[in-house]
Amino acid sequence: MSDLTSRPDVPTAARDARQVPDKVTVDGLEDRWSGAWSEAGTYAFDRTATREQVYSIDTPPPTVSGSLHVGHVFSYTHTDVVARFWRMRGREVFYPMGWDDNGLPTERRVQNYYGVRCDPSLPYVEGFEPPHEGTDGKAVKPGDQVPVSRRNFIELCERLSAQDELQFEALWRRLGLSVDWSMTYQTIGATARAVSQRAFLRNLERGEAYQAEAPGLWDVTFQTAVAQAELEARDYPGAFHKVAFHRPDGEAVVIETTRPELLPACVALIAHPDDERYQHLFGTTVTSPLFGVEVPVLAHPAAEPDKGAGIAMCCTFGDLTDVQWWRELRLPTRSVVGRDGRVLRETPDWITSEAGRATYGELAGKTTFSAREAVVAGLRASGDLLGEPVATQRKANFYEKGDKPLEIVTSRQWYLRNGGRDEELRDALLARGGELAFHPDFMRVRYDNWVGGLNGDWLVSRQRFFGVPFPVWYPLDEQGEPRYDAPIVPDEAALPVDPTSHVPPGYTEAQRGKAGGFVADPDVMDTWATSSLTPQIVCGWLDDPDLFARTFPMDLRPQGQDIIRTWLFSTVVRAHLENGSLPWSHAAISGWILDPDRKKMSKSKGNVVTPMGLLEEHGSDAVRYWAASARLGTDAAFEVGQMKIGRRLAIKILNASKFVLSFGPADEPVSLDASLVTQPLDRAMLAGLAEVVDQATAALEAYDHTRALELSETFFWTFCDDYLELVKDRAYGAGASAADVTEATASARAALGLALDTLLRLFAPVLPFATEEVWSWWREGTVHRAPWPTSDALRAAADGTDPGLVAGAGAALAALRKVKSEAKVSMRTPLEHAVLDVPAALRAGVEAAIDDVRNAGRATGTLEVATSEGETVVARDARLGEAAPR
RNA sequence: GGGCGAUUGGCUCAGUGGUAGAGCGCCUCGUUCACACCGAGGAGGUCACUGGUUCGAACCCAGUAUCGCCCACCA
Repeated sequence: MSDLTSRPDVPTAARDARQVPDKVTVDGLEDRWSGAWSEAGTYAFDRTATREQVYSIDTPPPTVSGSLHVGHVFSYTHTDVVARFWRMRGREVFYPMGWDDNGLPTERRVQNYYGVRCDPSLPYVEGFEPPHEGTDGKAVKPGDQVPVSRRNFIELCERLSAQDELQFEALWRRLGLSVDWSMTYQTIGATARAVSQRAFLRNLERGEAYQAEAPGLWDVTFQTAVAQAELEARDYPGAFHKVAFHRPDGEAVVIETTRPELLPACVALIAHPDDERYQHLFGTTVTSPLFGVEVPVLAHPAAEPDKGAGIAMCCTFGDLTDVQWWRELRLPTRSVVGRDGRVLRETPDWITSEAGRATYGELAGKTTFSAREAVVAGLRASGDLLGEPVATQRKANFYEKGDKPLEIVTSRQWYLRNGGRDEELRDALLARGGELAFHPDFMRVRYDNWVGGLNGDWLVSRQRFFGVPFPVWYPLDEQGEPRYDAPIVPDEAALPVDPTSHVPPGYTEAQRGKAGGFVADPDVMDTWATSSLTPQIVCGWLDDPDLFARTFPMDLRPQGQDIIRTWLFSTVVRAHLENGSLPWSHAAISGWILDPDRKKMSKSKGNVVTPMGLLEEHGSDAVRYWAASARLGTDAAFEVGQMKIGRRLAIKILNASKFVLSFGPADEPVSLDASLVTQPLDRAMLAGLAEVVDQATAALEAYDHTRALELSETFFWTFCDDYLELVKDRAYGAGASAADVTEATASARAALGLALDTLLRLFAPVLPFATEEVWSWWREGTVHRAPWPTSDALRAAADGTDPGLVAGAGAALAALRKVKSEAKVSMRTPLEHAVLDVPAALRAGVEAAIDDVRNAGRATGTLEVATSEGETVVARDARLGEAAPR
């Protein structure tokens, strides 16, 4: 009866069951089947498959230091539906899972959990045990944290992540993700570090990575440089201050500024070259108030006449426009704000007047906030503050994880070319975006906007301790100064290295930090510098060329819309530079989960409803149904009601299947022999199903799982409510033994068998547990490795029958039901007489199935059929009998 | 300021040129020999607004409003 041969990935639980239980339930299916799948290796990746046979997925590695919330369940379900569909389509699905344990969140969590902090200057300690374990609800204070080497810190991170990962994996298994759990990776693991370092070294070799000392955005809290992609513009309260500079003759030139504390860092006043008000000042100099520094008045087109006074104070550096002016007008560097966000303590030499030096002395060491107050007080006293400051809400750049506005400081950093300063590369990356299939397509504009708007290369270095170190040392000259122009790199075979504990080739540890010796690059890579390489990490770019050839470029990147500019773009950059290709051909972008009040579901609220709690309460199939009923790229409401509908559907599948399998003898309850389907109604039902199969398949191929589910679901309910009701008496074949079933009965049983077989496959990607449960009652193997249905066999069985016949018969049945419903009697009440007024278009269906209609409607007497002008079937002249005694 | 998306019955959403759809909720009734985690029947919408194109517009075009998001804006 089955066309499937037994295979090793068949869950054994399935073979043992092989019978329909008396009572069916969705409860407990998760444990039963996730265990069976794991044991049988149902989702194990077969690495002998060729690239054409493989469908590879670049799964987002969830941050293990955080917790999973319903948004994760939502988007990971979308990916799993895709994975299951392609697996059934016959593709070998490469579906690994990563854990993101690299970056600031993990760093903080490890500090608090183990009571340690990373100090890369310390040596590695073998067998180190942390002083503390567990958070006890409160963090270990920074002062009580024990300093440890970077290697020890990374080991602790891996240890903590391993614990977190177990919980995450348990949740994903319960949700039914068809991941191959033998393939997991960590973003701080040795493979990921080696891949990051090797990719960096190759970028360096090709000139794609470079170092530069330049002004850049700087977070004073974390004391690290920040990349453009990590910026967030936020409203920040400020005030416009009108400040008078003075010409040599004493005439005042008034500017407006929100950063008066940068007055000592002023290098010029700048106005637009066409601004008539300031023509006479260009080429002259003015003197700053309080500090008495002479600065030129210059023209530059970036100055906007209608902003402020139309003439701006250019400081090093108040904002990115200052940097532009500084660069293009070749202005001197006069920095006064240090990396800690405080005014530099040493009085700068460009302030020469005694009064100016005294004023600066009062500012030294102050935060920018306190310095501002002091400068404003000074200006007020000197009469150079005109009027009172006017409060304003201005936008300031923040590091997305920080809470103080970013400063601009000059520092030496590593950059990776990403087209931000190179039109040719930018165009090439835009073209790559054009090759990538975004789902939904409109998400592409976020990529285009971002790449088109880049204003510099990708800053990849961070002044943090934890992360993937740059695999670079610098020789020290005779004066002990590092020679940044001559970096020493390790052999690729030695990766991953930690330059703070490993020694570069040709040196000894004793030479570390000594003149004539070497020094390690102290920085670590931006976390995106590692996660941008997830395809290379999972596909074995480092040391498994065979696997790489079978999986890369990958097929799918699923991810959130918020990280198109970071994760998606940076991955495209790396693959373009390293592999000369796109990293994947499709990008599936999931939407947000919204609160009932249409706000993005916050983490705090998300944590109130824990994912595991949801799965336990509603069942995994139900939660998956809710997720799968939202389209890619569309925000979805967190709606328990939708989960209840999913649960109902799963239960209905169990019950309807049980019913279908109850008609025939236990050893062969239904047939899959299409040649037995002879009755028009049965053929019409299969014809309709064939259309559903074609449309659902096309929808899934187009990454529209919602449409596919809707089509299958709609068909299924009609199948249950009308078709099943119409044919059940015939399918029972009352009184007929297995040996002599009538042709009509055999037809119904075969049609039901073919339909059930098809429907289970159609639902399997969304409802893996309920469908597998039913499959185990009568089929061999697992539905999840069964071939995706095709319409060919169904169409052959339908033999050209019009699928509309089902609608006609269904309408006739509904008309009879309506008579009873309006008479407020039981559906079992016999109908002794009625006339069906049938529109011409439905007449064929009614007549073809008139015996089934009669049975299903309990029409015991005469049932006449007349043609009507109406739009639907109406029953009239009904005469109801006595309800059958119970 | 630029852009993207959304606006359809109480709720959540389908519907891209041909007489408004689904599920939930609601109302009425029935039912426990597949399914009470059930079934049947029913009520309920001038498709945000204003113009335009068209024989015909929820759908196409122009604009407006509201909501969400992305980018830019720091004098």
